[in-house]
This record gives sequence, structure tokens and C-alpha cells, in this order.
Amino acid sequence: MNAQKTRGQPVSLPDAERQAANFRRVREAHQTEVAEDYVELIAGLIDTAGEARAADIARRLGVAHPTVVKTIARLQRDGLVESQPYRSIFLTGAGRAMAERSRRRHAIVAGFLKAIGVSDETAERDAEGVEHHVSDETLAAFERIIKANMPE
Amino acid sequence: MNAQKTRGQPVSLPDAERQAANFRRVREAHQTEVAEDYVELIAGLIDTAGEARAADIARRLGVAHPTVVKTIARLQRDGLVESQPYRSIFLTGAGRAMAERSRRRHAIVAGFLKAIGVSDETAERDAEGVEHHVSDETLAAFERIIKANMPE
DNA sequence: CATAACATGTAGCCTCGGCTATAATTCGCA
DNA sequence: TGCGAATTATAGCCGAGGCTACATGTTATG
Repeated sequence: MNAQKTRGQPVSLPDAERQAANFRRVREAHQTEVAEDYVELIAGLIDTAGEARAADIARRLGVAHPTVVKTIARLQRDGLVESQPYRSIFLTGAGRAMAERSRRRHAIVAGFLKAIGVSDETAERDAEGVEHHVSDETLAAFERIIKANMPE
Repeated sequence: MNAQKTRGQPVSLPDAERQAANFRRVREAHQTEVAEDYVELIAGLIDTAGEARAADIARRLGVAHPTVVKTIARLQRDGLVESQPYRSIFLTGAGRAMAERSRRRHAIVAGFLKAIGVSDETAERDAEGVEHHVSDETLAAFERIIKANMPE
């Protein structure tokens, strides 16, 4: 339990375990980041373009197409998308659900940043990175503030 | 230049390039995340415990020690830390500078979240993930709001 | 002062998410 | 209708960041 008896100072060591838990959470979040970005993008492409093609995804993400192909295979393995050789990509129910959640998060985070005076461009940029790391509690706080600043 | 002439719908395609740039930025940010976490943690350990040992870092991060050893080697290669076999770890000038920046970011993000009504625990948790993705502009907006909510 | 307990290092494995180069398909259009 | 161009797939590479198992140092203390 208490590991700092033999070497090193007593060190207070207030919350090593909690800190570790936080870092672990971030690492886990990072594992789903790519998936969230893909399904969100795929949903958007299906909406606006009628279908999601690997080449488009690669263009929008700024990566090479083989990267997309490999990632899509992973997403399919994980039950988020369906795809057959040389055909466009579809979302499964789980994929659509994840896309919806991501979309909502993204909109709230970006909207919030704009509401507190961040420029549109920066808001979009930062939202892309931040959206994967905000808890529901924080998201709710963001919504509250958006609403409060709205009616003016 | 315009790649959507032959196949696929015209698609409006408003800002594929900008979107790609945003994603690229997030990927780059992610490459420095681990480094930031390490130097920030090392700085903290040196301050509170007098020295930074690999075992402590592993405990605080919630990873196995070999992971820490390997990462420290990378950080040393990149000029952020100094370490010799079986001795504790030191920050270089660059490492200290990065640690300072990270610490400041972390404090601002966490403080901001608390200021808008997020619980302390959640604020700390979310700050850990969010801090790596907020631009200076957003950070400034956060500070403004902290200050505005302070004097009450 | 010897040794057990703990810290550190090494070897070797894995997955993810990038890449380039090359092969295979599909589709638009002449 | 058939061919060339664009798209998609495959092979094989890389580094980051995880892990376990095992080897080697260090140190506290009996």
C-alpha cells in the first residue's frame, strides 16, 4: 500500500493513486479519439456527399489513403463501420451512435469557446483536440454558459 | 488542385483543406503530450520530493517501469531530461521551460473549469486531457473569465 | 557486512497509426 | 466498348508507447 518507506523522502504523496487514475483515463480516451474522428467525419460525408469514400476521408483527415484503409479495417473489426472492397463506407448502429455523441460534443465545445470570445477559427481548431477530453459534467457547464450568454 | 471533378458529387466541399490542417495540428499536439506530462510530473517530484525517480514516475502515471525507462530515454534523446544509469532524473533547461508552460496551462485550465462550476475532482481530471489542446488565444479567454469571476 | 528487498535496466513482444511503393479494380468517357 | 485515370487494396516499413519476464544494481538493516 504505502510504498515510500525505504527509499526517498516521506514526500507527503497526497494522491499518487488518483493522479495515476487520471492519466489512465486520458490514455483510454486517446484510444477512442481516432475512432470518434472517423465516425464523425463519415457521418458528415454521408450527410453532405451522400456517401463516404476512403479518398475523401484521407483528404479531410490529411493522411495517406492506406492509413485510412487500415483504420477502417480496425473500425470494422470493432463493429463501428461496414465496408466491402472497393465500395463506400457505412456506419453501424454503434457507429452512428458514436458519431452523434461526437458531433454533439464538438458542437458544444466549439460553441462554448465562441461564446466566451474565442475567434471562430481558433474555436474550431481547439474544439477538435478538446472535444475528446471533456466529461459530461464539464459539457453540462459549457451548455449552461452558452445558454446564459445566448439571450443577450 | 480540385480533385472532385470525375467521381463523387460536387459536394460543396467547403473547407477540406482547413479541416485536414486542424486534424494535423491535433496529431502534432499529441506527439508532445507524453513529453509534457513527463516533464511536468518530474518537475513536481523534484519540488516536493527533492528528486524524480523512475519508480515514482511509473506510480504516478499508472504505467509499468520499463515504459518509463524507455520514455525517459526518448526524452533524453530529445534534450528534455538528463539521466544516468541507476540515478535520479533531472530536467534540462528546455525540459524546465516545457514543464513551466505545462504547469501554467494545467493550472489555468483546471482553475477555469472550477470557476465555471465544475467540481474540483472533475476539473482536475478533465484538465489533464484538455490542457494539451488549448491554444494561447483560448487560454487567454480562460484567464479573463477566471479574473472576472474572482473578485466576487 | 551480507543479504534480502527494492529500484533500475534489458530483451522481446504487442497494437496503433503513420508512411511509400506497387498491384488490382472500377468507372467515366472518348 | 474498351481504355486510361482515379480509387482502392496490399505489402512492408517505421516510431511511439504500452506490456511481461528476467537480469543487474543499490541500499537498508538485521
